[in-house]
Amino acid sequence: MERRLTRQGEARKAELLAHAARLFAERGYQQTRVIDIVRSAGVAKGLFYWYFDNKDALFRELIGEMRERLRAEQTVALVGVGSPLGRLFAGTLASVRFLAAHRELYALMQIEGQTGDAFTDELRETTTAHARDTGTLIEAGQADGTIRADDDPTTLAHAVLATVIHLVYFQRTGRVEESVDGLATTAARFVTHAIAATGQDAHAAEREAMGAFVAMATN
Amino acid sequence: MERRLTRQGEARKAELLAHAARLFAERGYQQTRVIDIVRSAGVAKGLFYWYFDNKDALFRELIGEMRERLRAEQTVALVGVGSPLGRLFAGTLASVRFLAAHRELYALMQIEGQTGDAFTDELRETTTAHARDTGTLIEAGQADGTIRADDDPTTLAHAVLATVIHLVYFQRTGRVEESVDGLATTAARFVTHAIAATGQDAHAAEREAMGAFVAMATN
DNA sequence: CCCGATCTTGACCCGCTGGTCAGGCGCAAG
DNA sequence: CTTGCGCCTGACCAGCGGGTCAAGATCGGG
Repeated sequence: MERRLTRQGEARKAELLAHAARLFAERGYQQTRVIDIVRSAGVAKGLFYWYFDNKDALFRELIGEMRERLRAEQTVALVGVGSPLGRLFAGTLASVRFLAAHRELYALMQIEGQTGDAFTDELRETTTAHARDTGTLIEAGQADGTIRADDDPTTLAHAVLATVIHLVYFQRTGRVEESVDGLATTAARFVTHAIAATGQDAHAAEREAMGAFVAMATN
Repeated sequence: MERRLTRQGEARKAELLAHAARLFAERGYQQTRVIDIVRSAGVAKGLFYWYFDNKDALFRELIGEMRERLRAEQTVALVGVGSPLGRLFAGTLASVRFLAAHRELYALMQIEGQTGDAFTDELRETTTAHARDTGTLIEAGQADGTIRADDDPTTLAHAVLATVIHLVYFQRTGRVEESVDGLATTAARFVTHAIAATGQDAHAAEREAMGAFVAMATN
């Protein structure tokens, strides 16, 4: 592709991406027609193909955008938190908040696995990386005795991810009424207690993470 | 519809349902063409419409079948387990085993929410009922002090469901390698520790549920 | 053996949707 | 003023896929 775009062009392209993200979130990728996107943006159909090779290409751009944003957010959330369990608590808090705040983008991830399409792997990469990070965190916690060592760290890591992802999904689809902050706290407590060696360890992690969060907010 | 079917007819219909379930599980509902189903069964396209009004009707039949099987399995799993936390452990064990054993049917549930279609509500009903049951179980546990009372029972119930559902999804898509039994145990421990008031309560629940399971198996 | 009900076939129809294209408009540089 | 490039339009095309149908094949009971 590689097309030279003026400022107006960039704006129009971003506009199309935004409308597409919203529609995909509302009714899914397959159910959203190109004509829906352009009508929503108030332009003619042909213009879509001025900015994107095809429907798939636009989808890939959205995935990339999402991945970047998520990564950026994650790294910020962990400053000032040292212990594995504390980092897990803080990371979960941040993940829930992020996913809830960017439902349009998040809904795209949910599609993964449904389609046997080419970009399934591309979509899963975000989740895979997240699982890997959480796994090493859990191993560290098992080493220093703050995390139960009677279960496989990789499986536990996926259990943590599963809780976060699907719980936000429940909230997005209106099954859980709670506020985002409440949901984030409950989720963080849930996963921390789930893998902590003792209740005391879990509570200590919560105090540490909350302290760092307040410190950062007031900073 | 209501068509009189001979034994041969019943068999052919079941055959089509089975092929459809497998294909839906592999590539999703939207991605599966009627022609794929009939080709997979080795019959002509027109025959599909002898047994089903249309593609949607077949889908609804599959949902109903799944719901019945799941309900039956669930009720069996809880005999001989008294305490709320123990019932939660046993129920989680049974759910993971069931979902893993019936991946074809389970994959259909995953579609819920993606489609803005008519049967979204129909699909969600299974999950909703499950969440309600788990919620009352958690309330009972909070009342007798074996479950943490610092979080909303409804939200906790959804967190439990989220873990189970998405963890099996991870296994189905090859992200978790563990055996079904190992996965079930890990999942049950995970959710029990997540909501138990103390580690001791969680361990007691595991012993109770495992004891009942062994008793039933040797029975 | 005959007849009707059940079952089976594959060519056909038609609407939908991703993608194309020939052309038009406007603006900025020369 | 004109030339060219970026931007924009909407009619059109082609293939796909759900659903139909008229014509058999098969089979069991009378």
